[in-house]
Amino acid sequence: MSTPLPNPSSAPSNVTSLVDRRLLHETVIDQLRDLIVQGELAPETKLNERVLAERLGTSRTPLREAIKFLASEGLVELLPNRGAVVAPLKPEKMKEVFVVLGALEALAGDLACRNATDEDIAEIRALHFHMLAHHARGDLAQYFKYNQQIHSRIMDCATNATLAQSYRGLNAHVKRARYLANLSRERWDKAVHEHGEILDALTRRDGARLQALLRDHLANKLVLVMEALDKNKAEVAR
Amino acid sequence: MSTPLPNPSSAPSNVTSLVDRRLLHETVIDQLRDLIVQGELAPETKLNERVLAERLGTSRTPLREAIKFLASEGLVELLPNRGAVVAPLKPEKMKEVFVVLGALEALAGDLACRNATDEDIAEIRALHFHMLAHHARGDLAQYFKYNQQIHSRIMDCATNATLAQSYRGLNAHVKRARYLANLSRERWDKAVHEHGEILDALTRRDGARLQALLRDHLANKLVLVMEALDKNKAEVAR
DNA sequence: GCAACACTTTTTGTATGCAAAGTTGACGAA
DNA sequence: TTCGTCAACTTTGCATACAAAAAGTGTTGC
Repeated sequence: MSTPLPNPSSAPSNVTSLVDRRLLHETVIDQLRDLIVQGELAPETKLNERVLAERLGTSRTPLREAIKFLASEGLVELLPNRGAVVAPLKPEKMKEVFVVLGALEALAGDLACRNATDEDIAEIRALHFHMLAHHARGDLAQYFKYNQQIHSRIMDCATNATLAQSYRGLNAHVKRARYLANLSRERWDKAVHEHGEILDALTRRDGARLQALLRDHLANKLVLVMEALDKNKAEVAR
Repeated sequence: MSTPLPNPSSAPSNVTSLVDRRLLHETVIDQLRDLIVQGELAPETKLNERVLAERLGTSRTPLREAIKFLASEGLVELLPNRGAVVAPLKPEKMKEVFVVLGALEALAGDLACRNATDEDIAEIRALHFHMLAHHARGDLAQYFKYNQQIHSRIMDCATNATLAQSYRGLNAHVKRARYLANLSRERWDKAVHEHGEILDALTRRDGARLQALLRDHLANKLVLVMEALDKNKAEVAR
C-alpha cells in the first residue's frame, strides 16, 4: 500500500497549485485521519509535531489545528504539555463503541426501511452481490470494502446527516481494528449469511427486524474484534 | 446573567496563576462552548478571531485551535477563507438531533436498568423530587437544572463513556434551544408526569419500558422546541 | 553501582508577523 | 438610479519566533 502523502523532498513548501481550493488544515485533518485509521500511525504513537508537520509538508500550526479536530473525534488523545498520541485501542473502549454503533445502525436501519427508495435498495442489492463475489473469491480486502459500502448506504438511506456523522466518527475507531481481524472461514460465512438476512429485511422494509439484525451483526463483529485484540495482545506480550 | 469571562482590562496577559494546571486552549474550548450553549453567542454569529481572542484574553492561535475542536463537535461551522460562525439552529437539524438523542437515551435507559445500583436509583429519585418542588414553585430555571441532572444521571448509570460523550455533544445543540422554550403549564405538567413514569420504569428496572418512555419524552420535547423555533422565527421576521 | 541533582536539548504552547483572500464602499458609466 | 469595477481596508490562513515545560544527559556524592 503506497503512502498517499505528498513527497516531502520534491515539494519545496508551495504545493498549493494542485488542491488550491481546499484549506491546508482541512487536508491535513483528512491525511492525519487516514494515517490513523489505516494503521500507519499505530495506536499510542506519539505525535511529534515537528516531524509530522514535515511529513505532511506543512508547518505546525495547521497540524495542531488538525490534531485538535481529531481529538474531538476521539482519534487522538491530548496530553497537557506533552502533546498528543494516537488514541489507544482498548478492548473496553471497543465494547463501548460497538454498543453505541449498534444503536445507531439499528436506528439507521429502521429509518432506511421508511425512507429508502426502491432504487436505493436495488443499489444495495447490487453491492451485496459484489460482496458475495469477493467472498467467494476469498478476497478479504475487497469484501471489507463492499461491506463498508453497504452499511454506509443503509446509513445514507436514513437521510439523517447528524446520525451519519455520529456513525462515521465512531466507525473510524472500529476501522482501525479491522486490519487485525483475520477471521475464520466459518465466521466469515456467518457474517455473509447475516448480510443476506439484512438485505431481505430491508427489501421487505421490515424495520423492526432490520434493527434486530443490525444489532446482532454488530455484536458478532465485536466478538471478532475482541478475539483479534486479545490475540494481538498475546503476540505483543511474548 | 453576568458573563463568566476573565476581565480583559484587569488581566495583563498573564492570568496563568489562577488555573495554571489547565492549558489555555482547553479553557478557551470550554469558555467558547459555554458562550455558545448559553446563547451569549447567538446562532450564526460570525466569530471574529481578533475580537474574540481579546475578549477571552488570549491570542488567536489557541482560539483557532478551540474553534477547530468545537467545529468537530458541530457547534461552530467553518467557512473556508471566511472564518467560522456559530452553528445555525435549523429546525431540520433539530429534528435530526432529537432522533439520534432519542436512540442514545433509550440505549442509556436500557443499560441503566441493568447497571444502576440501588443507591444510584435512590439518588435519581431524590433529584426527581427536587425537580417536582421547583415545578410546584414554577421555577423554570431550577426545574431545567434538575431535569438535566436526572437525564445525566441515567446516562452515567449506563456506564458507557463513549455513549455519554456522544450524548453530551448532541445535547449541547439542544441546550442552545432551551432558552427559547417558554412552555405552557399544560405541557410542563405533561413532561413532569412523563418523568414520573420514567422513574417508575427505572425503579422496576424495566428496560424495554424505559426505552420507550425516554424516546417518547424526547419526541415530545422536540415538539416543544419546534414550536419555540417557529415562534422565534416569526418574531424575528416581523 | 546507582540515586539525586544540575544542566542541556528537545518539544510543546502561545504570540506575532506576513501574505492572500475576502469585504466594503466610492466612483463612474450605462 | 443602478450596476460594475477597482482600490483601500479587514480578516483569515499559514509560518515562524519566542517562552515554558518536559525529556534527556552527564556528573557528583554516597
